[in-house]
Amino acid sequence: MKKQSLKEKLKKKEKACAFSLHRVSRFIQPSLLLFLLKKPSYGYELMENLRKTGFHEESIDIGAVYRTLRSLEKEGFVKSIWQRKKKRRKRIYKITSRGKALLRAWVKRIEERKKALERFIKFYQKRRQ
Amino acid sequence: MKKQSLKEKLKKKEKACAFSLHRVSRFIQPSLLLFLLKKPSYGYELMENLRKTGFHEESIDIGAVYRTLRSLEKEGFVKSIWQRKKKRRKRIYKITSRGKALLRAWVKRIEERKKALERFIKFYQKRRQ
DNA sequence: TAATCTTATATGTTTAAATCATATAATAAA
DNA sequence: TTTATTATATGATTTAAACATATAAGATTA
Repeated sequence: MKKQSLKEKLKKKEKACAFSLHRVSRFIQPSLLLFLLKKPSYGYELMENLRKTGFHEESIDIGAVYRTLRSLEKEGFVKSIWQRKKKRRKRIYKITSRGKALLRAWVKRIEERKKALERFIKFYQKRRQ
Repeated sequence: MKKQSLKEKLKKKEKACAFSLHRVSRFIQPSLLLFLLKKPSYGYELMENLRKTGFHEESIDIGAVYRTLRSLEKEGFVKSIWQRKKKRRKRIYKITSRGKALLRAWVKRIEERKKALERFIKFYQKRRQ
């Protein structure tokens, strides 16, 4: 169980400083939209992509992935159909034009965020004795 | 009431896409530690610094600032004393060595995070038609 | 001088989402 | 035939962000 051991390691790290440093904080949503921009996909595959790409340093909560997909669909940012033809049934998601617009907004935000992080690091390096 | 109007604007923006894009997500804590690394300070001043530096694009919740300071103190990352000599009583906070270590951990995390955001943006620009 | 604004600290309540846990079921592998 | 993997889903708990309000003293202004 690779997932469990990683979580335990993080938990230890967290206890050492009593403050959680490992929150994902709303990064699942834009990540899913980004993968879906590339090609239609389904929950399980998307979760594996999340693991591989390293947008999240920590283990992915599969429940969060499915819930986020459903809520994105409810708001019209993605659309799903059942695929039952092949060996396994899969709920295939496609990004909509509204979803693409949302992703653009996210990218803008993420660029701003990146700049803020850069400012933070610079500030730190300047003031550090 | 400048604060209020800003919040309302953000609320509208949020409603437009039904997903909140404006969360601060644990950035108050490292920001406070960073300011305190520079010099001892107090809640109100720290909040004003947060506004000015633009680490947070959005309005600062002053309640969160005070609560974060208290919790940092509870864990030994900062230490406070009351200053009553001047016109107003202020609770002056100083960063401790444990706090400095925590900030170092935060900076590492923030650097990682920055890289993740960069990867995200690159990925977006590549796959975008 | 009374009313309002700014500085200053603090906490109560609500809402959102992250985290943890578990359920189901079919196929693949041991 | 038992276990692992693929696949989707939701219940429960915990955390923190967001919103709201309280207090009080000094500064400003009407």
